[in-house]
Amino acid sequence: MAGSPEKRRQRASGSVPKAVISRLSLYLREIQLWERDGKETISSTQLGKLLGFTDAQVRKDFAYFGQFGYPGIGYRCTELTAAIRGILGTDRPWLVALVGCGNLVQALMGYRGFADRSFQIVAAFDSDPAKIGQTLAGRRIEPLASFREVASKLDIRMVLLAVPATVAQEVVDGLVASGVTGILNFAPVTLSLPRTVQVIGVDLAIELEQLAYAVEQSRS
Amino acid sequence: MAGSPEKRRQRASGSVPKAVISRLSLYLREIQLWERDGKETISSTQLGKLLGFTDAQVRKDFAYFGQFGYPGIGYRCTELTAAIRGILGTDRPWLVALVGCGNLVQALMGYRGFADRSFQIVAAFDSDPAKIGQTLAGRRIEPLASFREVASKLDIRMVLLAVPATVAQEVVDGLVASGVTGILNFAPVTLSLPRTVQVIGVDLAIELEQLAYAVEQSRS
DNA sequence: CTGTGTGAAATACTTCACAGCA
DNA sequence: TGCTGTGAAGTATTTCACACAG
Repeated sequence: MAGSPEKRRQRASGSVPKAVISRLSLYLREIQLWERDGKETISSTQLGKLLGFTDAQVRKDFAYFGQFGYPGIGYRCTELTAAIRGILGTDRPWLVALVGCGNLVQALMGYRGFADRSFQIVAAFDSDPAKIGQTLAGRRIEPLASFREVASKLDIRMVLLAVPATVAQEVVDGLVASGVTGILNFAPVTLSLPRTVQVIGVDLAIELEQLAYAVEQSRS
Repeated sequence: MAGSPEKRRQRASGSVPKAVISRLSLYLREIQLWERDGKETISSTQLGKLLGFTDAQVRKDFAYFGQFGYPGIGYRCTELTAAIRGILGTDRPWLVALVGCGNLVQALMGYRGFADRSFQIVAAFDSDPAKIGQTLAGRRIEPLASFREVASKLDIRMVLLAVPATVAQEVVDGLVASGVTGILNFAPVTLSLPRTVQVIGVDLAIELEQLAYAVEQSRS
C-alpha cells in the first residue's frame, strides 16, 4: 500500500522498543550493501535472512514508523535507506569532538569513512602537553582546558571519549558542563550523568566475555 | 541464606535470558572497581544504583545461577566475582588469534590489559606481505595462509577479526574451516556462518547512529 | 502468486511485594 | 533492622496467521 508520502514517518515515538532501533542500524548497513549489488528492492524475507531475523520482525520494525513497503514488491532500497536515516537522525550532519587522542582514536579515524560522513570530526582534545599541536583527523589537537570555549563556538554536542578510565568521570563532568549531550565512551567505566546526557559504552573486554559465554554455551 | 557451596552454580542454562548475560559483564566490571575501594560486600541496591538498574533486577539476575548472597549483608565481592567469571567462562584462559593486524588491532592491544588476562593473544596473522615478520602483541605476524596449521597446533578457537569488509566473509570461511568457533568481528558486515560458530560484531558507525538517535529523542 | 501491514496469541523480561534469614 | 530469594503480576517484545494489495 505504501502510504502517501505525508503519511510516512509518523514517529509514534514514545512506544518504539529500544531493540527496534538497534536493528534499524543493521538493516541500514545491509540494505546499502544490497543496493551496491545493483538491486532496487528488498523484501522483508530477504532482509531478515541476511541478518537472521524473521520476516515478521522486519515488517513490524518498520511499521513503527509508517508504511514503507509495496505489497508484492517489497521495499525500494533508496526510499527505505532514506527513511531509516531520517529516523536515526543521520540524514543531517553531526559535529563530533575527539577527547583523548591516543592510539585507539587514531586507529578509529581510518575506519569505515566515519559513517558515510554523517559524523564530522570538528575538533580534537587531549590533556597531554606532548600531544597538543599534533594533527589528528585533519584537526590540530587542542588542550582539554580549552574544550568549553571551542565547543560553544562550534556548537559541539557529541563527543568520542577515549581517556584513561581513572580520569573519565572527571573529564566527562567538564564536558557536560560545556553542553555535551551525547558521549560514545571507550573508557571501561560506567559514567554517572544527568538523564539529559546520552551515553553508549564500548568495552572490548565486555564483548570478549560475551563471546566466551556464547562459545561455551554452544558446546552442549 | 547463601546456599551450601554444592548448591551453587546450578546453571539452569536453557532458560537464562540473553539480557542477563550482558548485565553480568557490567556487574563484574563494577564490583571490581568497588573492591578496589576496599569494600568487601555489596548489596543489590548498591550495585543496581551504580548501573541504573533496580535492586530486584540485580537479585533476579544472580538467582538464575544459584544463591550467592547473605541476607542482611549483601554479596561478598570476592565470591561474587568468582561466580560471575565462572558463569561467563572467563575463569579459564582463552587463546585468541589476531587476524588482520592494522592500526585498530594495534591500538586495542594496549587497552585495559586485555580483560585481566583471561584472553591471551597467542598468534597474529595478516595477508599483507609488508606486515609479515613484524611484531604485534609480542607475537610475530604470520601469513594468513598458515592460519590452519598454526591454529590447530595451538588449539586456537577464538579470533579477533579486523580485516577489510570486502574480504571478511572469505577470510572467515577459512577460519571456520580451521576450527574457529568464536569471532569478534570488527568488519562492518554481517558474516554468514554455521550455527556452531558464535560472532559478536563491533561497528563504530552503528554505535554512533544509536547515539544520534538517543540524543535526538532526549530533546523532547 | 508474492509480499505488506497488523491484530491477536505467545514469549520473554522486569518489577512488585513479601516471607524468611542474620 | 537490612537484605536476599522468589512466586505472582505486570510489561514489553516477538511470532503467528491472515486480510488485502499489486
